[in-house]
Amino acid sequence: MIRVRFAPSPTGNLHIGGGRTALFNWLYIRAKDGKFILRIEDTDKERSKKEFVDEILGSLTWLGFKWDEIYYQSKRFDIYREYAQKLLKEGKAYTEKLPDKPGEAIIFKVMPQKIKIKDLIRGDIEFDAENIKDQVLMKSDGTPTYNFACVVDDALMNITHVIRGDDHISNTPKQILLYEALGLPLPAFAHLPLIMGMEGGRLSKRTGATAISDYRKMGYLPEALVNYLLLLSWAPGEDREVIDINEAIKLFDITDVNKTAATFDLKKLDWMNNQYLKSADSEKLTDDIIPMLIEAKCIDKDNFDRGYVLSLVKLFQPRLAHVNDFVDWADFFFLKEVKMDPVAQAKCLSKDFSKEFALFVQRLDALQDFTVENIEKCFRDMMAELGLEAKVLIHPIRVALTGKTIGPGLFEVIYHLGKERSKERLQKWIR
RNA sequence: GACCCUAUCGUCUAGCCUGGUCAGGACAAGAGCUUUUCAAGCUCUCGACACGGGUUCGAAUCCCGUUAGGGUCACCA
Repeated sequence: MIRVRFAPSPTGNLHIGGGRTALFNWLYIRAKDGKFILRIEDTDKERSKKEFVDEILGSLTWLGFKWDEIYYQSKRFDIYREYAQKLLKEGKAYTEKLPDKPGEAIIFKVMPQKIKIKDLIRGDIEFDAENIKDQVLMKSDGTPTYNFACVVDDALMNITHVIRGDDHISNTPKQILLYEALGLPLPAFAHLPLIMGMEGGRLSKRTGATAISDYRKMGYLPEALVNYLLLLSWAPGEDREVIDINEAIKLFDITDVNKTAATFDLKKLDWMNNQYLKSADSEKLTDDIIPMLIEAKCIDKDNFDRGYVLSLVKLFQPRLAHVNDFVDWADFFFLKEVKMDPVAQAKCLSKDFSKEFALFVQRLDALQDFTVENIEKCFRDMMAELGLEAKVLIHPIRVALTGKTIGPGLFEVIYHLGKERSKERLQKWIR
């Protein structure tokens, strides 16, 4: 039975790098029917916060990574203490009392030797123990150090594959020494390359949003984020980019992961998000969008027409880059007063179109069967009679109706806006 | 500084293991088509094997070095 673990520390949000590590762990066991263990590394009482635990669990759930078991290191201090005592008794560790510390620390003796990591992604990596200092196992306050708790837990939780970030490579020889001293079986290791920011160095807050939950707020679909993350350091082959997660599960193998650090590119994520948005389930998308509309005061929480929202979601779906773009682009369908973009007004409504608008209002009013096709025909017939090109009036009408120069096709807009509201909005510009 | 990792278009990558296809695709950028604006779509353009040595008839591919980037060196995780 293959068992992997994702072991975040609740001292901050789940960030992009952590999300990708979780993804690769989760992906790895899916096809092999293994177990995904979540271990909250909350040994640092000062910095660990319950709110971060909730945030991390929420983000993992949102991404779709279900865990089979969950453990908290803060509840396992007795276990670590027991194993440290064992090493002490066997003479593999010693105690040390520092004048400025409360109690005695237990420290592991590092003996001179060569240590070899067999990494599934990088191959063999060799270290000389000469470069490794004696390691603190238990701090003088009675809490375990990271490397020690990690080894004890990975062994006791029967973790078969430790898949984690590159930044842990130099911890690995220290941990291998501990496995050997404890007489515990070694797991397989796979070190994932790090994700870098656009300006070089680790992805950090300076280079953009880092928390998975931020991307949720920014209107990215979890499927799109996961697909994008998947393409960082791994490729499904055959030049494929958009790939269903279930297919990725079949194709993925940890040994195929690249060794090179990848740069996080928001532009490509946007493209990916649009790919998913275009084919997303409109009903689900509507459910996501309704709270946003309520918050933007576009609709009333207790009194709105879901069917109407749904029809508009379908209209805007192909052009959305982010879920919440909808609120910005479709607000005129909900607000009583059009939010006029001054630039759009100057560009398209600086001339007086009173005569043309009045005529169009008249024609719309007379239109019997108010369908998109009929609206278009009505408009084009009128323009033909006036001897004008369609675009001469299309843009001014659009701006008068929507306050924007961008949006779906004008006749769709008029149709969804309805006859009365369209007439009203045009009339405002008739002097 | 010491130790470790890495090196293909601006970015993500295919190709590398098992040397021999104009080094392929995607994002971005630029141009065009379509058109009713924006987005999408379609077509085209731009654009890379870090450098230097080997090995070989032949190197992106194998070996060595240099350089560059990154990571780690806590009683943080």
